[in-house]
Amino acid sequence: MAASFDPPIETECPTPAAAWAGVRMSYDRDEEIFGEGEPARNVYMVVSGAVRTYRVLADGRRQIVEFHLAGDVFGFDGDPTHNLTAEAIGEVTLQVMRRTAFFETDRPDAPGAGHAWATLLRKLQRAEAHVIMLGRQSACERVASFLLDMRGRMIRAGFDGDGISLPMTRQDIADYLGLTIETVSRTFSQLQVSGMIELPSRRSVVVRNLAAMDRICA
Amino acid sequence: MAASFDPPIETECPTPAAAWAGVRMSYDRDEEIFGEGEPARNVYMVVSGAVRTYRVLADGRRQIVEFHLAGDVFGFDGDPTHNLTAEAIGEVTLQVMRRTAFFETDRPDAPGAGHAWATLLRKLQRAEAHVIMLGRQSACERVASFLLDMRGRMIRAGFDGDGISLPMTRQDIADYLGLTIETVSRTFSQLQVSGMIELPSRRSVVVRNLAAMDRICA
DNA sequence: CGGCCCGTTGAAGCTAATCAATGGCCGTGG
DNA sequence: CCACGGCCATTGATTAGCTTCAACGGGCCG
Repeated sequence: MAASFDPPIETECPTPAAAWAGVRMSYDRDEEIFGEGEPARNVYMVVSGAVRTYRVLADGRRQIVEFHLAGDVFGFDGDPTHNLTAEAIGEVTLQVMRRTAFFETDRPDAPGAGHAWATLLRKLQRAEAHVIMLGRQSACERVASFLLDMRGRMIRAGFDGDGISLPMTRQDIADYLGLTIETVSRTFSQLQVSGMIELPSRRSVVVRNLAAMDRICA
Repeated sequence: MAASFDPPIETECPTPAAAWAGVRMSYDRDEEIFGEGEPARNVYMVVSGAVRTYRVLADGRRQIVEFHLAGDVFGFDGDPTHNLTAEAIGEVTLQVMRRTAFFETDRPDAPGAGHAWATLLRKLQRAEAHVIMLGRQSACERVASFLLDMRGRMIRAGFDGDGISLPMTRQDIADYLGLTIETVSRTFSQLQVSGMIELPSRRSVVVRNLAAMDRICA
């Protein structure tokens, strides 16, 4: 039964935070973590909760560049100042450290050497996948890809099953996928009607037909 | 006079290639440099010419992720295998080196320390800018942004003036901007009619009204 | 219980895609 | 040197998909 699914939005980071120096900080819903134009000295690791990084164009259009979930590292945009704004989605706890210190973790003699490189390369690959999605995929393909991506990230974080909990609003999803909130909503409905997903609540999705969803993603 | 503009497509790399180990290699027009799924052991620096990296979806849709011009480094997509295909646009000369060796250039004691980090961070920022463009900008805004980006890269490479030489076809531009070739062509025409650019030949563009172009980019 | 925010649904409009035909440049070969 | 063929680009007409505008619903919190 889908209803038995309990949203694990607040989860501890799977990466050992002990390996991180720096300070732990908490943010409230919609609180700004850093803003466009501010000096970019720190990097941040999500301990619990979720973060969005985005840019707003002059006329108000917003593009969310990435959602950062428990274990993710962010704050690399821009040098010497941030190109993006980062905001808490709901309550968030972060581990904050100097960028220089983060780069240091990559010295050959440092514990976890190569970790920083791998992190950056993964971010680059995610950004490239985002480009491909926004450049060439339809609304339906984008939504399906998004859901399967969220599912994969949840599973990698230790939650298995097809229940996906979405910390963000429909508007956030729309601004991530380059669509309007109405199109996202309609697409969710279509996927539900066609039996591929269930929508037990606003913030949760259950994948009913993974193979079909996979096929959509093209 | 616009006609006096000579296309400097073939240019020597501004970064001292001597700092690079590795082999020099040449490729013909449309020749594959690496393909999706191949082991990703090397990184490449463009000495002369231009390269496109792209992915093709199952049904043939192509998204170009990046154009690499003289001085640019590429080949970071995917680990352990490439997620993208890289192809020569026209005749290309590349300097090829092991990824591991490239990362080594970043050891504190190595000459040019910090160079590799800076390279990756710049690539990430470009990818994020691409995301914003594809997610939220109109066809006209995309084309204008593209032209000004190409202009900026040419200027940084040592060519000043408003004459831009485009090594790639309209189809390549379309696949980079997430548009069709017809839309790109129409938008070029509109910009020309409105007096913002001139199109002296297929592969060159002259910016006539930089301020107006800037304003379009939003 | 009431208000507010978020999400859903419907109808009309617009942008870019698709389908189709023509134009022009360039390389090749007579 | 000119003629031909092929490829790339442009332009026009129509269509499709997403956005915009508008109204309603439903859950949650005070």
